[in-house]
Amino acid sequence: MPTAPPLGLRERKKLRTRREIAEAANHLITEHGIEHVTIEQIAAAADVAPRTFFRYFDSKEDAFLSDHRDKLATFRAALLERPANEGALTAVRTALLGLADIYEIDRDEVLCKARLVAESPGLHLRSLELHADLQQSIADAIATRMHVDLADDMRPAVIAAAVSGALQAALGHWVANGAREDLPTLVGAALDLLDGGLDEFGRP
Amino acid sequence: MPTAPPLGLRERKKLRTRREIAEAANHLITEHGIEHVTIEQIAAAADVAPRTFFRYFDSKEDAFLSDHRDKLATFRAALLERPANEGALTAVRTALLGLADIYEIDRDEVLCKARLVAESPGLHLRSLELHADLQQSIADAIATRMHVDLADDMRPAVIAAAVSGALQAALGHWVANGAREDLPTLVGAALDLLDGGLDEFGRP
DNA sequence: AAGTAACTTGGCATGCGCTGCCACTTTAGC
DNA sequence: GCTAAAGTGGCAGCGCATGCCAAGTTACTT
Repeated sequence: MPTAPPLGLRERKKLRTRREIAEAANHLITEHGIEHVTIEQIAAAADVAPRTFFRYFDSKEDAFLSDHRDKLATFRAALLERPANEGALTAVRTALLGLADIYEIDRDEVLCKARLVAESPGLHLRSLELHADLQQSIADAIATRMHVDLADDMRPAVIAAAVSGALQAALGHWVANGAREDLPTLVGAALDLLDGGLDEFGRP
Repeated sequence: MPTAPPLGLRERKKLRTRREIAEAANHLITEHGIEHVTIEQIAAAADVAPRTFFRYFDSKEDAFLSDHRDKLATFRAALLERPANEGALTAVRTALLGLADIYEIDRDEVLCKARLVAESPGLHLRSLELHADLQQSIADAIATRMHVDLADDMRPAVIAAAVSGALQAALGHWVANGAREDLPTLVGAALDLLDGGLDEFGRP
């Protein structure tokens, strides 16, 4: 694994500024709703110029969802670090359960953000984009482990869509029910549903 | 089924205007790329005021993808009209193959638009939204046919995610290979992959 | 057939999102 | 310390998107 690089003052300042902007966005948007918060306000709360905001984030949606993006980056790293001899589905399943753990840890924050995402079309769109990125990561990993090319063989893409969709569905169900159930258990159940095949459903 | 209502002059004019705006958007965006086309230009080409554009579409992306939205509306209608005694998966599969037929009919146009969507972040986002709508329609249909509630039982959502993901993957593969293969066949193969279960994949 | 109500359209004004550009300050490496 | 590189802030500008109101058009009623 890559050893931690010694961050200079510059890098630490940048990370700090980024975090302050993201936190300002979180607070303001959580309290007032995203359409009632301007980038100017977020920048003022983070004590930077509006122009600086755009050096760190493309939009206020990006800033608000940066936590989520970080979680998915962690997932991606975990997936890449699974043992090479592990089967594709096993690796993905393990990494997805790890992601579910992360969501469970930040339970309240995830729940709160999910409600705001559901109410805002713009946030919903960005959220879909993050999910598509996740799906792409999974497809890449599966193709690598199956020793096939994504361009030639569509099976990895199909499996990735199904698996990431299962996560999405489990997450949606978890959020809709106020996060009362155990998320990793839900995700595991959703994945089991796929593993067993869908043939049993839908016959009259 | 609902009988066709007799459209008055007003309604016909509105449909015509909508079509003209969409066609103007198609031509201009196809030729120059979406980021080099302004709404003002689209409105001028359609011979309406810029203000009027926004009475028909929320954005130029919406106008450009209105064909696609119509196709998905057709799919939704076809899915709802499947026989009530048909199994959930069978109904969805049949409707999806019908959608694949529609794509195949407009092969060149679909292919051209898909390339533009892949190149434009904004278009990609809107396209993801359309896919999410499709997935929701499928989840509703499956829940109805399984006689369960989406809020209580997450299985319909999981299955819908997998199935619509299969379509998406097949479509992506079809486009990536220049639409040389038969799309309904591809979609069928992707669905078969899910029906059989994923257990066979991923073991080392 | 005339009049009225409802609807569509166009133009105006406005606010916000986002980007390019340049000058100023701060950090890094020699 | 000196120079090069990088981060920051302010400015100007374009395009998107919406509210509002006046003018023109269609639909319905008597």
